[in-house]
Amino acid sequence: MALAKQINPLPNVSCQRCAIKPLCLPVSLAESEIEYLDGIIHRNRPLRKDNHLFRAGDPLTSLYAIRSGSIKSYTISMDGEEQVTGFHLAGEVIGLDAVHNGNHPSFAIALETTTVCEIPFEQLEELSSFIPGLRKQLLRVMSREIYDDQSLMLLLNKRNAESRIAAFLVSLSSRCSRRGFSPTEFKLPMTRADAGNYLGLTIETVSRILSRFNKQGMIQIQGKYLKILDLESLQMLAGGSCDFCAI
Amino acid sequence: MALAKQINPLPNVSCQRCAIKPLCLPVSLAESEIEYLDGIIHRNRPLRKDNHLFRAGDPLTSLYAIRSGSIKSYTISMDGEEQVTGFHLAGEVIGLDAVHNGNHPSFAIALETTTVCEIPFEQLEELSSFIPGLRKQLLRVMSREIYDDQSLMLLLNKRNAESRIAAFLVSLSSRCSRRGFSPTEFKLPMTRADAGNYLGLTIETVSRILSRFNKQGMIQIQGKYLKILDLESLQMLAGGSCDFCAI
DNA sequence: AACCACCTTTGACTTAAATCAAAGTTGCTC
DNA sequence: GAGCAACTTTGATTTAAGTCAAAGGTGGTT
Repeated sequence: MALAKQINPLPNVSCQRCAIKPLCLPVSLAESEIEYLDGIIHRNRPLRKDNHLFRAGDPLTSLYAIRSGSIKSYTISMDGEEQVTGFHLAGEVIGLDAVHNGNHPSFAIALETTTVCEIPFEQLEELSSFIPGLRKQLLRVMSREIYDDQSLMLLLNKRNAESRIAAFLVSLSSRCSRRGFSPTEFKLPMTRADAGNYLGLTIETVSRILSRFNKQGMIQIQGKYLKILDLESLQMLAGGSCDFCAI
Repeated sequence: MALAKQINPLPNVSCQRCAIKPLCLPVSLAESEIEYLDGIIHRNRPLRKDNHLFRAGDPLTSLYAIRSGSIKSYTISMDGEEQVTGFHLAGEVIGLDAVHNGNHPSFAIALETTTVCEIPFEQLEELSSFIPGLRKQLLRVMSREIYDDQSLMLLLNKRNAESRIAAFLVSLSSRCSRRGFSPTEFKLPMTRADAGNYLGLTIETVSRILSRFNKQGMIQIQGKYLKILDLESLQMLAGGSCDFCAI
C-alpha cells in the first residue's frame, strides 16, 4: 500500500545527501563542517522491530539521530509499570536526556525496522567547540525538546481525553508533513496501548474516542491505518492552531 | 520567623563567592574561567513580587540564574487561561526553552522579592566556545531540564492527586535541602491555585489533600508555612524514593 | 490455511476528582 | 486596627474517564 512508502535512505548515505538533513544536526552547517560531522557518525545496520537502541541505566556513549522508522522511549516505574515518554520519527535526535548525568534515564525501542545514525557524544561535544553552527544547533535541538515537553505537559494537565487524542493525531500529521509525507494519510506506528500510555489514557478510552472521531467523519481509521478527513476540526479540538502540534 | 532566613547574597557578589555557585553555571569552572563569566553577567536590582522578568513573545536576549527568591513560569492558553509551567528556586537557570526559536514561550514572574543574574545569551554562547566546562555545564543544565520535565510528565500522567501533591512537597523539600535550607520546614512561595494549576488539580483538591496530610500527621501546614513531619511517608506516596524528586 | 496470541472494540458499572456553593481566614491598605 | 479583597477550607453533587468483562479482529507461524 501507498503508506508503506517510508523514507528509505541508502544505508550509508552521508549527511550531505541525507533526506532529513534539514531536520537534523547538519542544518545550516557549511559543506566542510558537515564532513567533520560525517566523519564521527556511525551508520549501523537497521534496528529490527522490538529491538532496543539503548536501555535505562546504560552509560551515555552516543546520541542517535533517526534516519527512518520510529522509536518509542519509555521508563519502568517503581511498581514495574511501563511508562511511555515519547515517540520519535526520522530527523529527531534522541538520548539528550542522558547528558545531565551521563546515563540514559529511559529505554529506546524500535517500533518498526529503523535506521539510526550513531553520534558519539564526546566527539560531538569536541566538534562543537570549533563549529559554532553545530554548537548552536545542539542547543536549539535541546531547547526544542524542553519546549515540546512543556507543551505535552500542558496537554496532559489541562485537556480532556478527546483533546489529547486530537492533539496527538495533529502532531503526528504535522510531523509527517515536515518529513515530506502526506499529512492526512499515514500509519500509526504504535499500538493503542502505547498511545494511551503516552497520553495518560486507558486503551479503552483511546479506542472509544478514535471510534467516535471515525463515526463523526473526522477520520477514517482501520487498524493502524489512519486517514484524516477533517484536519481543521481536529486542530480545533486539540486546542487551537499549532500550540500542541509540538508534542 | 526562622523560615524567613532566605539566602540573601550581597547584591553584587561575584560568581566566585556566590552561595549557589555549586548549583549554577560556574560549577567545575576554574577561577579564571569564572572571571570571564562574571564579566558578562549583569546583576540588576531585585525584582519585586508580581513583577515580570520576561513575557511570552519577548525575544531571547538573556538567560537568568536565580540568586535568591522564586519565580513562576506560565503561559496563557488559547482560551485565555493561565497555565503554570514551573516554579524556580535559587540556582536554577531559566529561559532555556527560548533558545530553539529565539523567543520566550512563557512568562516569568516573581513570587516574592527575587534577585537574578542576567546572562546575555549571545555572549554566553561565545564564551562557551573556548570554555569547555561552561559548554558542558550548559548542556548538562538543559539535559537536566529535559529529564525533569519528563519526570513531571509521568507524574501528571500516571499518578493520582495524593501522589502528585506528595511528590510536589518532596520535590520542594529536596530542593530546599540542596540549597542549604531545612528540608522539613519551609514556606510555600506559591498559592494553592498556582500549585494546583501546575499539578493539574483544582484548588479545592489541593486544599483537601493538604488538610488530609495534616490530619494524618504527615505534615503541619498553616497558610504558606509547611513543616514536614514524616518525609518518608510522603516519599512513599510520591511513588518511591527519588524518582519524582526532580520536579 | 488454521491456529493462536495479541490487539482492539464495545458495553455496563464504578470512582476520583471536578464543579458548585458557601463559610472561614489572612494579610494588605488606609 | 477596621475593612476588604483575595485566598483557603469544607461539604454536596456531578461527571469524565477508569475498571471490569466479553466479544471481535489481525497477522504471524508452522
